Amino acid sequence: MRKGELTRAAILDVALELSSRDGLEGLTIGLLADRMNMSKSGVFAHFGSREDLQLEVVKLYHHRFEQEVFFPSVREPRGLPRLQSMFDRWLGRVSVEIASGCIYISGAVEYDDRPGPIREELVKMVQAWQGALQRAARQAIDVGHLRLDTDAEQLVYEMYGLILALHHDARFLRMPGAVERARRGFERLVENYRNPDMPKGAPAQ
Amino acid sequence: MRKGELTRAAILDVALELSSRDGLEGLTIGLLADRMNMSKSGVFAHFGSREDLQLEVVKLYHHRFEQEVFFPSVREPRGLPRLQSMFDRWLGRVSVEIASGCIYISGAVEYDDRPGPIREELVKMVQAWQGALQRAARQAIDVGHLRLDTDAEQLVYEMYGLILALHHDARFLRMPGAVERARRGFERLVENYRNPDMPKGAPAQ
DNA sequence: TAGATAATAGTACGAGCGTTCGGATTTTTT
DNA sequence: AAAAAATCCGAACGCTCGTACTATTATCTA
Repeated sequence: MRKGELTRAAILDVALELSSRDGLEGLTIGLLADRMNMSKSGVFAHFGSREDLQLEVVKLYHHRFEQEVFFPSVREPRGLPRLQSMFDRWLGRVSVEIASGCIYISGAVEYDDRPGPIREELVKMVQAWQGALQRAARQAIDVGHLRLDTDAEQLVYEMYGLILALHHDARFLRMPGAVERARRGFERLVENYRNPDMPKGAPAQ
Repeated sequence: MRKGELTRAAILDVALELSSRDGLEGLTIGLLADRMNMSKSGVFAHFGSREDLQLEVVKLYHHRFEQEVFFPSVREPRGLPRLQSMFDRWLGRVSVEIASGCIYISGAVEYDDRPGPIREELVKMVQAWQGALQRAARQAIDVGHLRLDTDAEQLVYEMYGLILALHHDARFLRMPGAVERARRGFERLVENYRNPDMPKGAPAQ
């Protein structure tokens, strides 16, 4: 009961790679078996069904996203620094995913009208991430980095738009300089909502 | 040579509807034939291949987009009014497409890594739309509605992000109030780039 | 090391896909 | 109304998909 879990993890790793490129619906057991130098049934045996496999891929992606983006950011001090760290790391990850594809974004399009457990899982995870962003934004308001009348949900909405536009322009249109556009958009966003009379303490970073 | 073109148009109409919901790759001739109460081969005979059918769907969508969004806007006076009209009509269309799906957006994800004529056609059309937006933005700068140091491409980038976020939050997450978020985001955008000392003439509505 | 158990391969099935082809049927033309 | 042409259907092909079942091999346990 040891080697099985090992190959299972290896399969999931390749499955995540394939799903990133071709989408979760484009993930096929046959292709996965080829990449693994295994038989279809050999791959299949590790998961009860294709849907289970896809679910595991989604969960694996979420786990890595947390590890790379969320957890390091919550170690930053509350307020603007943390919010900026979240955006920076998020942007850093997506700019890498320009080459490989982002499952949150492609999944949102693939499953926007396809009910089932995969959609539910994806929605849950995206909502969790948006919730984390909103919490960070509200803290930035509470500690006085952002203006008191700042609409946290609106702020997160526009942050999400900047990332989606990055994915669109860079990955689909293959436009250079999209990363810089997203960064400048966020700067302007922060400048807009920034508290003009910052209270005690250092001026956010 | 008349009835053929009629049913062909009817098929394309349903094909566009199906592609909006399930994506261009989700469009299947069998399902299309069912909806048409026709045989598969009967439907197929109107197009040389499935790819041709998909291409025609893309072109039809583009045509309607031009008709509903672009052409009415260019009748507005140059500058901010025209740019605002473009965004308003665009937003109006997408808020309708929350129920049906938008081929530009889903196509961008489906074909971001799938080469071929369909991708090329999609890219061409999205670039045309972004180009039109940029021209309108530059005119708004030239006539003095927007600040001289405004980056037109950056402005269009952020406009696109607002629409993408709308599609994401409303269609995927089924969030209410996303339309209003997009509208407010655009208002903030305009307020940001607006020329503080507007020249001669009315203050751009 | 022997036995039990887990892991993989092989084969086959049924369904759905795009596509082909020949014939029936309808529409248009003469 | 007859001839020509366009339109559509039905059946079949080859392919790929997910999945089930059986057998073989590798791995772990006692």
